[in-house]
Amino acid sequence: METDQTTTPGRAAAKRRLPRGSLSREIILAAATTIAQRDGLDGLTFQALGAELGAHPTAVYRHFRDKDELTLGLVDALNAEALAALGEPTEDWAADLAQLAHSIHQVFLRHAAVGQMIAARTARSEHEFRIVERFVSCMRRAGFSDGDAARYYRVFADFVLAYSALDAALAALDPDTRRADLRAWQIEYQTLPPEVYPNTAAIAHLLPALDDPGNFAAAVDLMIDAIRARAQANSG
Amino acid sequence: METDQTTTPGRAAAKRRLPRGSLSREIILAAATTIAQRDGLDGLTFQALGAELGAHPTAVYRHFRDKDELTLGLVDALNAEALAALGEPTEDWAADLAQLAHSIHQVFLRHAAVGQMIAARTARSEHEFRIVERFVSCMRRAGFSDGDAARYYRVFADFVLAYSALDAALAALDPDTRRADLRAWQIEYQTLPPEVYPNTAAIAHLLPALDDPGNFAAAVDLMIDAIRARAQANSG
DNA sequence: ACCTGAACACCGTTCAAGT
DNA sequence: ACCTGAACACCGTTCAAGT
Repeated sequence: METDQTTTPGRAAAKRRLPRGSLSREIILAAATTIAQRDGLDGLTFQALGAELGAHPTAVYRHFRDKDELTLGLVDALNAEALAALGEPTEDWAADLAQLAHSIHQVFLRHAAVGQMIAARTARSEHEFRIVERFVSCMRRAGFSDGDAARYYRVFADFVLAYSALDAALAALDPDTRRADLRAWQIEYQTLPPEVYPNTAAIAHLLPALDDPGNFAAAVDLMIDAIRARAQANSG
Repeated sequence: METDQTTTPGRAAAKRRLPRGSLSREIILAAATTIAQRDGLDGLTFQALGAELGAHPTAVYRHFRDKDELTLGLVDALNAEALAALGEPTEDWAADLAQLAHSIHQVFLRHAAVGQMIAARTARSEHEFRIVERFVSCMRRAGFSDGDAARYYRVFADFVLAYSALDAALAALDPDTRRADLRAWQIEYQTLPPEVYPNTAAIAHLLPALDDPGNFAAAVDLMIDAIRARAQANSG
């Protein structure tokens, strides 16, 4: 993490010139990840990046064409981490599917600020292809025709991505706002007038929290159950 | 749409003073929707809003505390439109669930720029409550316990929201970039080396397009099938 | 009370200048 | 070739001034 800034550790941000090759895409992406994690997506500016790197803000432009390209790099890094977190495939395609889903979901929550914006930016990176290959492998092992495997891969993968991005967006709120938000939300549901909202009022005290990790788990179970049922119907 | 600017129709943007009560939350939200639809979310600035309204950019601050509050207003308006688009409930809870899902999805696609950011901003508006009531009603009619109804409501509703936001994000790209993006994406998948990606390569020619409306429809069918199976297991 | 004018801090981006 | 300095257009927001 630390570069060799052994000079005057006290007055850290003293004006100095960076050695020639001290910046690279990898180093910049690592700094960007740190900032996004710490200050959220809004905190990720060229100024902050410069400060974090001990470089001039515009030095980044030598390595990324613009902010959008930097963003794509962050998304790709997230894909890489998700891929690295995957376990080995087993002989149980359904269990593998669940494991894929939960690995991706966890990485999204770990890098919530980046995760929340992946919806818009499908990355087309090497790492994404490898993850797709794993999904498709599960669907073919389930016994689907190629056409069905293609369709169910897309549906399941996009479902995992979309739901993970949603959870990431909530997790990316700073702790105080998030706590206040969840609290206000819960109170409003508890006090809904039963005459107007009979069904909601009846079950309001049983509503799982928005950030209950059981929600995603339940959604994955439902999806896999339905896919398994289709696979059995096909082979039967 | 047009206000009564009957003076000098040729030199439209001439400097003039707005009458006292010409601005309101409704009028501003309508203008904001128009701009977001036409120029995307990036185009929605206070300057653009001022131009669209024929008012000073900062006049909006009299009606909305800041841009975030304006955003929440847009999300609420989207909820209102989704609610208005809902058909009447029938005696078939599963069909009602599907109808809810597709109504919401369609409104998200129609207002793609707003829809793509709903993930982060759960609105807690009157209109949202009414939509929730419809979802919960379906789950209770399915015969679930209150606890199960609460869980499945949350999972299904969040799934619909998340997937709709994902589709909206794609739809919100300007047509040229979107076309180029989809094309590049398809080509890359068609030319994946089969030695490295055997499963993906085998089904690549059958992959449904990212913006194929059949994807969401298939996802909804899977979800409802699984929920119906659970309901039957409970009652049997 | 509602809208305008002027000003401020900040941000992404460009481009010429340093080494 | 890589980093710095200065500058530009634009954006959200504040606040005093008009009517």
